Amino acid sequence: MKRKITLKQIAKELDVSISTVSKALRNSVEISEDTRQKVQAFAKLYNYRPNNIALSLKNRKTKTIGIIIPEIVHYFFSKVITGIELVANKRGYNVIVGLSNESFDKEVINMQMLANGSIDGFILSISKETLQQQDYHHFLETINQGMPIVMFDRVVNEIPCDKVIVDDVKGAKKAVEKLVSSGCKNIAIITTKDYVSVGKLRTQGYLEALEDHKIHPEASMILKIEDKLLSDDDLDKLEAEIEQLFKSNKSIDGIFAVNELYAVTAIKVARKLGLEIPKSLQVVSFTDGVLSKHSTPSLTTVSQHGQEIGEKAADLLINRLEMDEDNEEEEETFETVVIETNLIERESTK
Amino acid sequence: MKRKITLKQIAKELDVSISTVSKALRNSVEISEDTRQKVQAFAKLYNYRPNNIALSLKNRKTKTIGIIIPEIVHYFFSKVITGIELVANKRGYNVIVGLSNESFDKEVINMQMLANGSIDGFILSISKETLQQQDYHHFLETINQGMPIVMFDRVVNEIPCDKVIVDDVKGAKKAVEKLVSSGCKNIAIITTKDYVSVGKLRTQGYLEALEDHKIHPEASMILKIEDKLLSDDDLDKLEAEIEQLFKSNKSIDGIFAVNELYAVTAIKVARKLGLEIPKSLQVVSFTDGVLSKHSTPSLTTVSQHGQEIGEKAADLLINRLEMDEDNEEEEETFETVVIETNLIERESTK
DNA sequence: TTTCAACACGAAAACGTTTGCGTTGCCCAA
DNA sequence: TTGGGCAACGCAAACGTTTTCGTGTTGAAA
Repeated sequence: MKRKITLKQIAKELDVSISTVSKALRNSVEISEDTRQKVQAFAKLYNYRPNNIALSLKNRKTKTIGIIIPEIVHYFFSKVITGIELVANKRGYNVIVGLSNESFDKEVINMQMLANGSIDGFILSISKETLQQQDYHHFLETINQGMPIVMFDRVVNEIPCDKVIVDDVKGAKKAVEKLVSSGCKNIAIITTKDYVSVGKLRTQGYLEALEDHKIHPEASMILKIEDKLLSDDDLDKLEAEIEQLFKSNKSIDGIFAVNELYAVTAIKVARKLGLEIPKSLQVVSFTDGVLSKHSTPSLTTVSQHGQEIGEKAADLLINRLEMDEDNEEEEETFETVVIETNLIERESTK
Repeated sequence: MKRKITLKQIAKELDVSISTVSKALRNSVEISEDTRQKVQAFAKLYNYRPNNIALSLKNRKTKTIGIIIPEIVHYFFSKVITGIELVANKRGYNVIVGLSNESFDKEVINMQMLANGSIDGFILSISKETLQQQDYHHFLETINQGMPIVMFDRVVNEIPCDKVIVDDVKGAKKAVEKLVSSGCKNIAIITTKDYVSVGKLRTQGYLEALEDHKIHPEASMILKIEDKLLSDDDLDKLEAEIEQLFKSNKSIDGIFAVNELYAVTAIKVARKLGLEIPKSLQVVSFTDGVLSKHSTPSLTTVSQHGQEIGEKAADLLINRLEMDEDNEEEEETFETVVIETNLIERESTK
């Protein structure tokens, strides 16, 4: 077991100075052809690679991006990571992942762990708890210390940073309009409580779409789920709430669900109640994940293009990191990129 | 925008030496009560945190674990990451993720990027391409340089490292036995080509289970899918192959699929052919993911306990890292932990 | 022979820590 | 007054790089 070889060791072996070795490896003109070749041969033989940590310390940048997301076992988030990793790697960056697990404290802790020099910037999506408490001091502090942040999906406007979002309102409108144009007269929505920003926006899109078609929204057709307790165990509770929705609104012929799980669960309940999909009930969901594609019937969904979001976020962050090098303190102007959603029609609608 | 404060700056402000500041912050007895308090107050005021990179360089360890997995958009792998992250964080480690995307080259590149000082050890699952080429030199080199590796799920025996696996053979046997005991007489298997180690093992379990019940396996009942091309686009191809399986074996009344996707696809095809689940066809799959739980009918599956695998892998790695500190070169003995699978019965079986 | 440029290389600082050890200054005992 | 001892602090090395600025040697021109 030989430890990784260093410049110092090469220097000693070849009886030259450390600086000579370093220069030889970087093909400096200061070094004679002779020694350059000797050093390079030796380095290759021993498989020398510069120590990343030492470089990070010297250059005061780590070429590493920190990602903080609420949860990784989630099609959308893992797609985003895929996108981030793709462009990060392409541009010479690594990716270090922290999970907030939807908890405010873990989000703060994780950011502190990474902000102490381990990374150059953050890409993150805010945890539900943080959104609920509306305490954003950790983001502001991080930014104040000169570390850029790019937020995606779950964002808040008051933070000065680049953002990548989908147009949730518009996406929801597309979904509802699809239901309307397919003949639905009584469209219900299954959504989250309003503190989840994307849930709120999708609800808004639902309302706007109805208004556009002169349909009066009924409070009883809007089911807001408290998703704090929504682990797999609480599935029964979810089913019960949805069943209640159907039972108190017998005329429902269309469902817009703000995520896949709500959609498949609604379908399950509807079937139990004797409804046929898409004949007597049509369903559209948000988030084009594995369930939408592979469940039966497959779901018509609004695709968020998670990977694209990740790619864009990474590009924004790296651009900012590498811009800082040249014109420090040029202008602080932040961008909000909106990724277009599109509707993927499958079997759950006519 | 104030940059992160350093010991040097504190020292200058308070007109003491750097070492005094450092010692004061670490509550050294060498420092008087007076200055200690002064320094600590100042540090708290300016929110001082030691620079991680500098610490890493000094201590020659980064407290960071590198994860290399073939793909992150995959229920099992993201569960494993969740587990790793959980215990890593608990034990003061960070987690840096590289995706091989099932490619040999990306696996090698990624490992090289991380092995240059960025991390203390690896947790990884081998890419399919690597398994196919059987070229493991990059693993051996990494280990030779003193960097420990823990492999999980997709492992190869010839690498000297700790491993965490599920007993694929046994799990598969459980699955097939369930089908047998539920009355299936003609059980087919949908699996992968043999170079995917877990596919091979599960096939073996299938064969053993049949043998145990004196059932002669028929070659025509074993469908081996070439999954190299299995992106979402190739779904049609998969369906066609499965349809062929059913058509040439009309008597099939049980299916064991080595993953969820094969299972739900089989169900889809079967339904199209007029089979009822679980009345005329029962299905068991491997990997207890989101599809198994939420598709209709829900799937009876063999659960792999991905999170547990991740937790165990992280514990093994960190144990080894922290053992090295004390008794360097004690003994090189590696462990292979087998995580028990269990069968989760749902609607796709009687 | 002297001078000077070109060439090839080395010394040292810097990035931010921690820590062993040396160095003050002071007090008290002899 | 002197010496010892202790409390409180600073120096410097080390981790592995890169880079700026010397510095010594050579050869050729004057």
